[in-house]
Amino acid sequence: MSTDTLNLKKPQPQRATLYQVAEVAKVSKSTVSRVINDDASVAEETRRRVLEAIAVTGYRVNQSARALASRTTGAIALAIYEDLATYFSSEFSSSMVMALQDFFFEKDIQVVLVPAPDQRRQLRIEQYVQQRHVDGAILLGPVREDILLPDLLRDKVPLVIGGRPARTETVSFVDIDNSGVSEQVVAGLAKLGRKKIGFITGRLDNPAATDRLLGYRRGLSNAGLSQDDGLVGIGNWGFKSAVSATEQLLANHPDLDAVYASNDLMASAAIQVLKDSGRSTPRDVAVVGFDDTPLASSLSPKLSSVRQDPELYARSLGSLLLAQISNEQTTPQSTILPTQILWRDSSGTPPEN
Amino acid sequence: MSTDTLNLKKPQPQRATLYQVAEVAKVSKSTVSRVINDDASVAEETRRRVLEAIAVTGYRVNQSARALASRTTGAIALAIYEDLATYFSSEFSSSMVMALQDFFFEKDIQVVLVPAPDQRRQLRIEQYVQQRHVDGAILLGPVREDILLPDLLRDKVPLVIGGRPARTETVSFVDIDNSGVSEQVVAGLAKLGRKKIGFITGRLDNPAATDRLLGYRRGLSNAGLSQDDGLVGIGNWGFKSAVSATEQLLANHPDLDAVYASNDLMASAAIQVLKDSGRSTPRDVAVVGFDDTPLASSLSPKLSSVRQDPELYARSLGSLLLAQISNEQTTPQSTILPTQILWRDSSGTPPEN
DNA sequence: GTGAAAGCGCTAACAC
DNA sequence: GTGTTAGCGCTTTCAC
Repeated sequence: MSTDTLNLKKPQPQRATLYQVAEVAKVSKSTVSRVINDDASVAEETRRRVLEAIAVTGYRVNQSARALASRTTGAIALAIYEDLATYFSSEFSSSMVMALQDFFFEKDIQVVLVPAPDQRRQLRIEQYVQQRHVDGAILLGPVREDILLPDLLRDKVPLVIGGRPARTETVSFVDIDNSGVSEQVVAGLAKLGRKKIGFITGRLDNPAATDRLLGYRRGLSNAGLSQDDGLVGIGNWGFKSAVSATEQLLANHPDLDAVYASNDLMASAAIQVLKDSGRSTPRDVAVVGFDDTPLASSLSPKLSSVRQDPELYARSLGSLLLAQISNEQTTPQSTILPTQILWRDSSGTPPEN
Repeated sequence: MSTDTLNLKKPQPQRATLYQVAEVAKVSKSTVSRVINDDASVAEETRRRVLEAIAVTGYRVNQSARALASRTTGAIALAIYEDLATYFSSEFSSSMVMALQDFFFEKDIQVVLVPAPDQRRQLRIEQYVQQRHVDGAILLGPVREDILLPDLLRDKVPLVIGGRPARTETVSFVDIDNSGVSEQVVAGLAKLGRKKIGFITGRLDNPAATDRLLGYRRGLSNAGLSQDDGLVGIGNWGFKSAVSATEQLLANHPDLDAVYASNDLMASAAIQVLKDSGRSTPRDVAVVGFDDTPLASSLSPKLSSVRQDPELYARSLGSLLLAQISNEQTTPQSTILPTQILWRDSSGTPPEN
């Protein structure tokens, strides 16, 4: 086992330390420390002198020393278990990350992104977090729970997962009710008189994808509608995958009258294929997507979609992490966020509740 | 001035320290330190005992302590001066970041991304770097030099910029010869017999964009071709901007016979507009792009483009940073990388030579 | 309101 | 090969 990370020489140029500031200001180190930490109990005049000394010496806090003494780094990691280009191509994800930064920015906590596109790097992140470069971590994307989590959890590193983990009892997470809302989508379509409702999945290695599928199935059985595997097309979140999936659906069931796709992009592919096959949306086939990306409202017809709120998601993740970092919040907490179905033109007249 | 970042309680649970490992293994702290740092001079038997003790105690290096003692963090920052979704939507950029991670991965250095989409956060990054959370930083995207750089440079923080900075003498950077290659593109088009060569710029707040424009102009004058502002359309790297730019170009010069666009996406927009106006590419108007993204080879006709190598770019940035971190490499160094013009169908027969 | 003293957990000479 | 001894630059009681 090598934890060596230092084939570098001593890099740092000389910099003023707290002690030197103290000398210049003719106070003790403690006082300087109080000033830089905004401790109330410093006389105004003293504070002024210290501030001046800081300016003169060009002093900057040394984070390593502070972290060692205070046991806090003032930074948290956002581990992204996916290729970054892919991850940020999702509207929802990038808004969410943005909101996450805002959340921590206010609290004076630096957010660092650590990409973990493959297994090698996932292990590296594990080290990074365990070695306390950061006070905690938020795990996003298709988290490889088998590799990373056990070790991290054993070490009681503050951790929150975005999305439902496989074993929900061991770790804090934030998720939306994917299956519940999918059930409602199907119920809505049924209420609109649709009988043959197809479904296009996301990548099935992803709990969100399987949960949506589950909800779709429950929705069908609630509505007493026909349920067969020919109505389920396997997609992978991408446009092309949905093109094939829709073609397959149509081949299996030419009388299809609705398609619910696991994201907007795939829904747009479905509309495309339906149109190419001479079917009109929503007249012949209703279509519903997921995520309510800008794409949804720019399509024609406008796409009905399920909206999840990235800001809310971010705040939930952030609060859960902070709770773990500050309190001795030991038991895993989870939050299931509400979603909203936006019925637009692509599904015809909205089902009045 | 507040550098307070700690409104958190002591978060860390108790963890084994070096000292405790030493006790269990019945050796000194130094020996344990040698083992975890892969120092050669440890007897095999001793090493075994220590490793065992590490396993038993569940010991992990405390990065803060190590950093304080060794003056090295084993991490570097990638500061991205742009919205991440935008930044990663560029094929070149995301490959480059990927390559950068690989580069440092091999050297056991953790790369962290710190997004700096706006000025508030740019200042925060400055702190982050100055406080020595990391050993150095690579600045990517449209770096706001006025804000960040002076302070950072004063502190002698190891720093490299990706792209040409405004004042090249003060800081290390890596860039390609944007103007030179643009000159060659125009020379090539001229050799192919094109006389009225239009240009579509990128965002002009970006040195790469202005350099390409410069090269275009030089190319025209080298070839003795007509040069007027009506031949230059202002784009912003985006598809839509290039649509308008091309329309404008066509309005100014209906006899346009070539368009050189500052990236592939804008080149594709140009081809589109030309086609809509009844002009064929390359017969009526030759088109050349920049970056050689996958888009270039997937267009029809295949797009001629300027290729820059993301891996090479990454390695150059990495080496320059490492040199600054390890050596006392004080004088700013810069590297200008070669590029390659790929003549494809969109410009007609390649200019031999 | 301010200072003294004792670490935080590690690395790095330097002995032996 | 291994141990001893000093720190690294801060925060944090605890006195005063």
